[in-house]
Amino acid sequence: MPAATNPATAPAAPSPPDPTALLAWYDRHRRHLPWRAAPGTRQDPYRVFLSEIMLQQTTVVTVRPYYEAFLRRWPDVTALARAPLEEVLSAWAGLGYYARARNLHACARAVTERHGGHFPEGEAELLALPGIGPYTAAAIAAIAFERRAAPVDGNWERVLARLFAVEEALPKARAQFRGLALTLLPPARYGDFAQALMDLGATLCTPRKPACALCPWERACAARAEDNPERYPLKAAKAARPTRQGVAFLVIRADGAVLVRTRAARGLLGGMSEVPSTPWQPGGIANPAAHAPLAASWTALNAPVTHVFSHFALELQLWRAELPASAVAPAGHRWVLPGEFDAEAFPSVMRKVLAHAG
DNA sequence: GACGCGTGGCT
DNA sequence: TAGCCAAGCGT
Repeated sequence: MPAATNPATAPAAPSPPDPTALLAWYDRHRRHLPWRAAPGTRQDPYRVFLSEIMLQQTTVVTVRPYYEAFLRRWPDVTALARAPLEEVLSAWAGLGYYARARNLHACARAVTERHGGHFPEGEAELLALPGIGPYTAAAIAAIAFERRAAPVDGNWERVLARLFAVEEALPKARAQFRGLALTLLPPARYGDFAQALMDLGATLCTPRKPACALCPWERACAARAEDNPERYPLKAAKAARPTRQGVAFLVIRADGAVLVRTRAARGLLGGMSEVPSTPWQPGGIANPAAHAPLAASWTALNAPVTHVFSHFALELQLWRAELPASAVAPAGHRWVLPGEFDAEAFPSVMRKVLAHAG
């Protein structure tokens, strides 16, 4: 593009990004997080593992109390491996993406049984463990073991897309990002570099209104040269989110106990506790009473519970019935007293339903 | 490669 | 407000 070479009109040609400059920025602005080791030291691989699983698609603020609670209750991988799955799901309740909790538990057992309670150090061995994908394998290898690895997460993708003005849209662009990331790695300090890039994305190179003037890579950034960093990363259009409807049956015993069951082990909210309900489907169910857990005199509450999942919105009507203290739970169901709710694995949508139990 | 899989905060 | 966004993985 000869026309763009005119120094009077062309943006300054970006210089290559310097990994050392980013590490120097990290040394000055490093955030203190509960799962982060003191400077110059390595973190316990179990803590890296636990935090990385929790942080998948989840914000630091949300994760923090869960991380602290898990670490207090299960201080090492063998302790977590010994725990019943139901306890892990109960502790995870509210954090979302419950397959993570099932896989976290399966992974702890695999590390205990197959690796003698020690996490393997290589990406390939980590990748073979349940719940550990390409990102998490690289993150543990780099952060816990100082292996040369590029944990390309959403932060890295945004930074890379801007640095190199990547014109391909996510998710197809992922293949490119991997290659670009490897070219950026410093000769050492792989753990710090991984976290530095995440911090850069989280604090300066943010999705909206990035603070380019403070960025150590400002002069290397193609999107900055275009004066349009927010354009990147390009993203494919997302599908619309449909609505599903259903009826939840709030069955209250005279002593306040609520009728509860456990969901199927896999799939949506797999293994979690719930109030019985009709199936959830677009348009709702023609004859909800046919799906009731027992015969009762129902009162329809006038305030539906609404909840938004990752791929659909839910609108639940509530049918309530009160039963005598002698009432027997139908097969596959159990009574749970309000004082026992915290020990149950109720996802957020069920917390909303149970708020109408009182 | 596309889709299924939660939740809460922010604009 | 409705949509966007946050340290992805399994199938």
